[in-house]
Amino acid sequence: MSAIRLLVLGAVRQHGRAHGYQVRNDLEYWGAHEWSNAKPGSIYHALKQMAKQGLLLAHETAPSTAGGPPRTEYEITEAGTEEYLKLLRESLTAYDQKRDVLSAGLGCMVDLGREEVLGLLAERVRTIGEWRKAITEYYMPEEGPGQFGHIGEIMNFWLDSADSGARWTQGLIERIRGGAYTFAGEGEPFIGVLVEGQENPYATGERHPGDDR
Amino acid sequence: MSAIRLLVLGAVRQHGRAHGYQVRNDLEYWGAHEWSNAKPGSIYHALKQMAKQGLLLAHETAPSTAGGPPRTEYEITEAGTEEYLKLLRESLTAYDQKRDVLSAGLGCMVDLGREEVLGLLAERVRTIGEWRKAITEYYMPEEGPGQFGHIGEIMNFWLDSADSGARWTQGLIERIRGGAYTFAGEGEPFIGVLVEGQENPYATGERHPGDDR
DNA sequence: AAGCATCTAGTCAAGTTTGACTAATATTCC
DNA sequence: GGAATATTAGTCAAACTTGACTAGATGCTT
Repeated sequence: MSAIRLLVLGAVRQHGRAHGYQVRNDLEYWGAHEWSNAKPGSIYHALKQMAKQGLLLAHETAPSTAGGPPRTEYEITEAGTEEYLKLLRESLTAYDQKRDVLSAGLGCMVDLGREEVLGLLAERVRTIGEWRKAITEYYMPEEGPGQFGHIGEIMNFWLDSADSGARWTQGLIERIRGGAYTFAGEGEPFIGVLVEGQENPYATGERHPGDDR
Repeated sequence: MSAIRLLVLGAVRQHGRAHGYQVRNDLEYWGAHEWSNAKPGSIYHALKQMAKQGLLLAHETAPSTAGGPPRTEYEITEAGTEEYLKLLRESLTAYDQKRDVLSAGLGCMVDLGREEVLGLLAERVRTIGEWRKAITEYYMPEEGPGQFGHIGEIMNFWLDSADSGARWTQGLIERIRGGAYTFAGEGEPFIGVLVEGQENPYATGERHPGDDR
């Protein structure tokens, strides 16, 4: 799974109706250009593709007041909402170690209920544990790990990553169980997108170390 | 940078001359189908593309003795070797957190000298530290991290990943400094590819948890 | 007031990745 | 000995990603 669809669906959904540039700005606000492949081309492509697939509804609109080409506004459909929730649940549970997907899931998790998120994260920890067990058994035959030479460091690295990932998830579970954040059905939600006219505190022109992907 | 070019160049280089299927098998031997996008399509594509760019030399050969279509053998060129070493050095130093790239670098690191690898890994740790500092300063303005709500967990997650990555790298540095593994110029190298006729202990048809990417 | 940059909104070609498919020989199993 | 399966070697279309580019309106500056 790639993170872009989840991100785009999440952004459109929070707005109710949004055009590409708005989505692009939201993702920048979330820092997604730093930890995912949320570049303009990918975003517009995802919007068009998902519109073609019936997950979004496209409305052509008049050229905006502020220059630039005419824009297309998108609304999420029922099928899109279903897909969104499916991707979101997957992103929080998946044992496979794609950081951009988990990050996207974290950004959207409050669209689910607190208890459900706790369940999904617990499932994540469990699945990572299983993966770990399978890998160590499979790649640690009787000869011992030494037979791999330096190649063994690759496995070593992945196991270490899995362990840190599980530890971190456990920490998040405790923060959420302790009452952090506002989830679906718990009243006034946190505003995670830029409302009309609000300027993006992170959209600067300055480069800083860490901007390279 | 994607890991596939580094992996393919590394495999061809170790063989001296190799056809696509051989490369494919090496990468499976390294487990690359589990932690990178080393699928047949990507491998053959990379071979063709790099041949087009002069990094590899393609030789058409007669159909193999063992069925299947005629195969193309590849040799690495001087430009290819340069590119390989450049990619390899980058993969070990890059602060950006792409695990498949680092994994590929680990698999190939012994093509460099021990001291150089130690230097590159130290540089990696340093760069991660800088990235961390820049990010915390940039995304932690006077209002404190609370203003981000749950979105802050994304940053939290990336910082945690960076820290674990740095710690692990430090561990690897110590193992290497302690004499582990055989690097370039240290005598008989570890054989990291499958020699003709050797069967691949990891090429099974069985699925096991962890095989999904 | 001319010139330069920036913001708005998006397109496009080239390159990459994916997953399914082809097609021949070899081996295994009943 | 015939059918099913595996192995060898690779192709291909569709989808996705990337980075550069377009083009009008506005703002900033010297």
